[in-house]
Order: sequence, then C-alpha cells, then structure tokens
Amino acid sequence: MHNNERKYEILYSIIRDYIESGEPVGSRTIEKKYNLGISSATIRNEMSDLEDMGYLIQPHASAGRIPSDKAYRMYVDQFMHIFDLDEHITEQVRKQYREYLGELNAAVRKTAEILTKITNYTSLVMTPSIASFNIKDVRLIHIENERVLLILITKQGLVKNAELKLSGKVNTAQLEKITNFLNLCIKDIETEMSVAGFGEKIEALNPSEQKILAEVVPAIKYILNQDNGEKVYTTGLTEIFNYPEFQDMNKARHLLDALHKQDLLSVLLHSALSENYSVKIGTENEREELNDCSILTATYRLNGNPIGTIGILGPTRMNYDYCVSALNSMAKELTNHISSSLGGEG
Amino acid sequence: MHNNERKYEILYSIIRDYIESGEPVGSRTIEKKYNLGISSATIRNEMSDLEDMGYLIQPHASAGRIPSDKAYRMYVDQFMHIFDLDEHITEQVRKQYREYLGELNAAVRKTAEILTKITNYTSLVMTPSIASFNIKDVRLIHIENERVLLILITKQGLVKNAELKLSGKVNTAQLEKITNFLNLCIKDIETEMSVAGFGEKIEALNPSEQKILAEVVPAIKYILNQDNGEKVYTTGLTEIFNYPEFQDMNKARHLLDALHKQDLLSVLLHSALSENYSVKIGTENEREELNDCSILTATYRLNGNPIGTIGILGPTRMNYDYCVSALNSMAKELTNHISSSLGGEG
DNA sequence: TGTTAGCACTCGATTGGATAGAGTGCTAAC
DNA sequence: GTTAGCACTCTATCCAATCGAGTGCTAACA
Repeated sequence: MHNNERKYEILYSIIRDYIESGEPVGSRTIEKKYNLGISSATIRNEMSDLEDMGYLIQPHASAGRIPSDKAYRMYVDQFMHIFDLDEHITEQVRKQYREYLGELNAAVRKTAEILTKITNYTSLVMTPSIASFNIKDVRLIHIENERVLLILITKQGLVKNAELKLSGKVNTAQLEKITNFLNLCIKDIETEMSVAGFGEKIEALNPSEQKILAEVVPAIKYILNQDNGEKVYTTGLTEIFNYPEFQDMNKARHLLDALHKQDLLSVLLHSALSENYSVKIGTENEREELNDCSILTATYRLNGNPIGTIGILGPTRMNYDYCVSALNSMAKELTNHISSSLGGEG
Repeated sequence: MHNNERKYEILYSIIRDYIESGEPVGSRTIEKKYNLGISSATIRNEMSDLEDMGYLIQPHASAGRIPSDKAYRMYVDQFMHIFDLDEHITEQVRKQYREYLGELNAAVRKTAEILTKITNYTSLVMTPSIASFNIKDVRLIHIENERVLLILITKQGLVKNAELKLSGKVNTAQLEKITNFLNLCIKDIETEMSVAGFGEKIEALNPSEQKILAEVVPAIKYILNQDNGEKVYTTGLTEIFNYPEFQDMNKARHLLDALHKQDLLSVLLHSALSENYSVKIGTENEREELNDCSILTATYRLNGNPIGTIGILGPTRMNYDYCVSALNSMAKELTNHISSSLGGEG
C-alpha cells in the first residue's frame, strides 16, 4: 500500500462526481470521466479498500458507491478550497446593505435572502443580542400606571426597547430622576449591574425612587443577559425539495418540522459563535433530525468580537467549496457593513 | 323531480363521508352507512344527477364520487352548524391569555398555536395595525445626530415605536418642544394629519422647529396608515403533510412556497377584515396556489371594530363545522381578552 | 507484485400481463 | 318510481421476465 495518494485521488473524484450527480458512482464512471491512467478494475480494488476504510458506502450490492460523512469530513479538511466571491456579486451585496444603514437586523435578514439566492440552500441567520454592544443611553418612558417603556441606546447607535411592569404606580417625574441617575452611572450598569454597586451615589434618590430603581436595574440586566433580541430567521425553507435526498416525504417533513423550532435553531447557531466558521456534516450534528444535512456557519463581528452567526443548511452532498466560500464572503461583507454603518468604537 | 330533498340528503351524506374518509364515495357505501331507505341503484341515479348539477366529481369512471367546491359551498351555506367550543377548552385558553396581559401581539400569536393544536391545520394570524387604535401620547427621543425614535402610545395602552431619519441634525431640546406641541395637538393628528391643519397653534414653534415638525408629522401619518406593525404569523405549516391530498410533493411544495410569502398572506387576511367570518373554498381563492385549499377566517375586535384576522388553512375536504366553530370561538375569546386587558375606551 | 481483461453474478428498476375489486350505467322487472 | 342483476370500465396490485449497471473474482500479463 505504498501508493495512498492514488487512493485519495480516486476518493476525491468520487466525491466530486457524487456532489454533482447525486447518483452512486461506479468504477467505470471514474475511469472515463477522470483521467487517472488506471483501469476500472484497479479502481474497483481501490474502492473496495476505501469502503473498508469507511470512506465509501455501497447502497446495495450492484450499485456504485457514495461518500460517507467521514469522506466529506476529509474532503473539507484536506481538499476544500475557499475563494472570494466574484467582485460584481459582492458589489451588489454592498449596494443592498447600504439601504439598511443603521437597521442592523434588516441587513442580517437580507443576508439570509442573498445566501439562499446564490446557493439554492436554506439559510439561517441569527441577529445579534444587545449584550454584544455597549450602552450609551438609558431612557424610561412612562406609559400608564405601573407600565414603563425601557429604551437602551448603544454606543454604536442601535436601539432596543422593552416594556417593564413595576410592582406599583410611578409618575413621570420619578422616572425622569431615575433616568438621569442611570445615565450618570452607565459605567456601573455595565460592570456591576446591581443596586448595591452604585455605592454612595444612590443617596441622590429618595427612598421611593430607590425602590423603583431596585426593580429597573434587574430588568435591564435581564434584557442584556437573556439574549433578548437574539433571534433566528430562516429563508428558503422549501429549497430542500430540490434535492433528491429529500424526495421522501417523511424525511422532508421531519426536517421542516425541525427547522420550525426556534429553540433548536437558536442553540445551533449560538454554539457556532465561538468559531470563525464551522462545518457540521451529517451525523456530526447532534440533533437526529439533522443527521442527513450539513450545516455550515460563519460569524460576523463588531470590533473583532463575533456578535452573530449566518449559516447554510443543505444535504450532506453539497458543494462545500462554493458554500463555505459564499458564507465566508458574506460574513466578511456583513462585518464590514456593520463596522462602517455603526462606526463601532467600544 | 318532485323530491329534491332526497337528492340533497344524499349529497350531504357523501360530503360527510368524504370529509371523514378522504376516499371517493360509492353508492353502496351510502346505502349501508346512512339509512336513507333507498337502494344503491336509486342512489346511483341520484348521484348521476348530482354530478350533472355540478355537485359531484368522478375522478375516473370506476371510482366513487367526491364533492366539488360547489358542493362544499352549498354545505357551508345550508348545512353547516356552528357551535361553541367546550367550556373546559375555552377556560384553558383564557388562562393562557392571562399570561400575556397587555402584550397583544403575543396573545394573537398564541391564538395561532392553539388553533393549530385543536384543529391540526395550518393557522394564520394577523396582528393589528396601530391604525386601529387612538393615540394618547407621542414621544420623540433623540438617538444621535439626525436619528430619532418615535414612540406612539394608544389610549388602550399599546406601544408602538419606529426609528425616523430626519434630513438634518436635531437636539434634545428641540425634540422636547415638538413633543409637547404634538401632544397638545393630538386630536388634530388623528383627524387632520397635516402640518397645515394645526392652524395658528403652530406659532408656538420657531421656524427650525416647524421644519422638523414638517418631517415628523408625515412620518407619524405613514406609520399610522401603512399598516405598519400589521404582520402575519403562521403556525403548523407542516400539518398539510398529514393530508392525503398533499402527498404529491410538488403540490405540497407549491403551497408551502405560497405560505412563505408575507405579502400574499397579508393581502389574504387583510381582505377578510371586512366580514365577521369568511370561508373561501378551493377555487374561490383567487391565488392559483391556494385552489386546493380552503381558508377560513374570523375577525377579532376592539370596541366593536375589527382590528385583526385569524384563520385556518386546510384542504377543501375539511371539517367545516368544527373549524368554523373553533375559529369563531377563538375570535370571541381573543376579542374578550383584548377588551378586558386593554380596557378600551376610544 | 501490481495491473488489467474478462466473466459470472447480484440486485434494483422497469416492463407488461394477469387478476382482483370497487363502482358505475343500463336494462328489465316489479 | 324503484330495484335487482349484470356487463363493463378502470385502477391498483401482484408477479415474472428482462435489463442494465456495477461488482468481485480469477487468470493472465508486465
């Protein structure tokens, strides 16, 4: 077995062919389509070895062979070639982004649309949590009785609001005072985040105001920490019908059901935040419903820190080169857009 | 033909049977399952007449017959029986609503979930436009430079906000003055809605403030009129896979594609706002994609005025009695919840 | 020893004919 | 006007035959 190189060349050819055709690949196909200079009989022997090694699977005795998840994994690790998208595509993307100046979530969602359009796969995007940003300004607006609207404005110019229900009635004057106090203490809100942490400064408020403050601060903390505003959007859910591996109704249904579960998607994309990009192939996905799919993700950033994830979902037989490239390019564009439109400083 | 009553009794039986079984109904089935006191041969003759009249369709020569859209229409108009849902179900619903006190959209979306759960059909809900409510309070919050957050609070306690981009920078003092002015003129905003309509009162503002006002007012108008905030949510999209009429992949895909189009759904539900409830059967739906479905809708109200629509989508062969009943009951519950939780006055 | 041609074999997919079964329409009798 | 009876139609299902793609093995060859 001094010639492993040839084996992998054959495997590589099989993977490429199968990704393109979707049909089990036979030894004669390889012999004819790829000039490896060896006969189909030799290829058969090698294929038999590759099957023993776990790289190929024979759906049934008289069919060709298809790559296993392990084969795709090797392909992605060894052979995959990441490139930049055509300049005229990225230019168009930038143009579309420009329309969403400041509206970050809209730009992120647009990214999903573009991804589906250029790859014909389902795409998933996660909008960033407010926790990724630094608070510049806090406002409390009185709605009525005990209801208060909390507005957080970040240094980057993002706005997030949420309604709070306090335990008792408040009035506008009280809220104004508390608002001013909070804005004076903004640094503390970010770091300490507890009433106790305000120290002596709190003396500026009277007892009843302090009581309200004690309710407001945990609410802010909650909104900042509970991934509030982090949401997953999907586009092109029905694209999977294009692929023969999902012609089976039950399979398609199963997958679609899974993709409608917000929490599942949320966990999926959130866990991908730690890596620059990730490729999960078939059974590498923990959820059983996704074992026939590959999920590619990439993160977009603000000031170098990942704040969200964009992803593509398709059958394991997918064009990894193009998809990973497209995903990376889009993540890069989105990152650029964010830093230019929000002028991040913190 | 002095005995049309019998004909319709047969038709009624066929419809009931087909709704239940989903299989073409033959004359012998009717003879055995429904005691009409006549033989299968007679039933055959009547069925032949009913086919000529356009109420029945024969998929092929040696099959039974299935009801046409026209038959369902007659059924809905003549035979349908609307009833109230079981008290223990509505009690549960009320309990769930109570958790969303004040959060109207959350309650509406919950309604979709409940509808899908109790009917096993896809459900669609439209959240109300802010235009359905009376404005009590307007706030303008300065974000940075030319960016302003507009907050509208309704008499009913709903809060709606949107970001505005003005043509030039503004400062907090200016916005405060304009906010005060707007709140003084709230009646005018509702009725006139143009800067000219403010008459002499506008003298209270200096020219630069008037200029800002001239930008803000159309924005408010836009938000009030453009159905801003009116959004359609779907639940149970994959339920259609349960029904044999959508076993055909292409059909299912076609429908799912359609149901992912926000604008289509929006038009659909919006047009249903004018009626208390509506039933659109098969080809009665204008969109070709929906010609195999029936869409049932009902409106929920605030102070007697319809402000939103909830709906169910299923195959034309659907249990109209139960579904229309469920829909009406839920619309009633939602209406009650809204009037009790928002304490509508205007 | 590695490579290759040749061949028997396997197995899924397709085809076609036979059959069963459900249901109709027509006719003749009641 | 109603019904029993029967011939007819059409689909679905089953089964056998066939096709074809692809393999694995063997023997020959460099």
